[in-house]
Amino acid sequence: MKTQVHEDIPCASDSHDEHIHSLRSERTLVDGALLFQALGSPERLQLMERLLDQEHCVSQLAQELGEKVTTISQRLQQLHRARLLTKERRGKHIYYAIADHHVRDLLTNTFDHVEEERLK
Amino acid sequence: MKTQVHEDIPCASDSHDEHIHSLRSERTLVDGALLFQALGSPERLQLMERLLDQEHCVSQLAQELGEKVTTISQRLQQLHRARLLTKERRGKHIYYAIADHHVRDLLTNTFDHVEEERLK
DNA sequence: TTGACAATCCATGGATCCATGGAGTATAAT
DNA sequence: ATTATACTCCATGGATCCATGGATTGTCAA
Repeated sequence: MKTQVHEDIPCASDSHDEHIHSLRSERTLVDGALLFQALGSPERLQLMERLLDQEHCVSQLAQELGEKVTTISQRLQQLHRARLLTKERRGKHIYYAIADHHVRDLLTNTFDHVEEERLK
Repeated sequence: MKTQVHEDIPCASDSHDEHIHSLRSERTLVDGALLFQALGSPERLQLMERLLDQEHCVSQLAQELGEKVTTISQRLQQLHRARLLTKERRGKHIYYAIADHHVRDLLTNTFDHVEEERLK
């Protein structure tokens, strides 16, 4: 017979020890959430994926993906607002591209991660 | 007088050259989006932040953040579904913790990134 | 200036998300 | 068994998101 003692551990380790990680500002949480939220749809993620390869203009992406130009434009703008993409006009076209290598790493690491995770 | 020649560049570099980055599967995009979407709210990000320090149980987080237990539980479950958190029962309490170092890095890198980005 | 093309802006309706209340499940002590 | 505590499950209504159509802006060529 096992009378295992679980005796109501106070879940909070009452010890008031210091935090290792400093808490981030409200602003950081909001901006971070904006960034993640922009990436939080398969459709926008697909755009990011295409742009990993090279810059594209709006109409080109719309054509390749079989979507309306206005739809693609809105998606790209949301990604741009989150500072994930750069935007440059050349002639009649506007070219979007991955903002920097941080963003690039974020994407490739995450893609690799979820593909590995699947095999468990 | 500048008669700059912009001559209607076909935005698509018509060259059918090979893609450097291989395109990810539909599944990868969906799973990736699920992950990002789970992180895409300041409230859930705040939970992740607390857990960076150490594991916590539901009631503890609810108390610290001044929220209803059921609310915190739902948020934690969403993060857990996205495989961002582990979940372990010990006695009456259920402890949530950051899933692994990939997730930890993803968070700290992103937080650092948005804080830097702000200074531009 | 006019016309053609690329992209954005704006409003809208349908879908999705999200916090919450209340009921239900799990665990442990008496 | 009963009680208490911790958490989850489920339904709901209000908020938010999102694709789309139509009007507008910007660029270039004739």
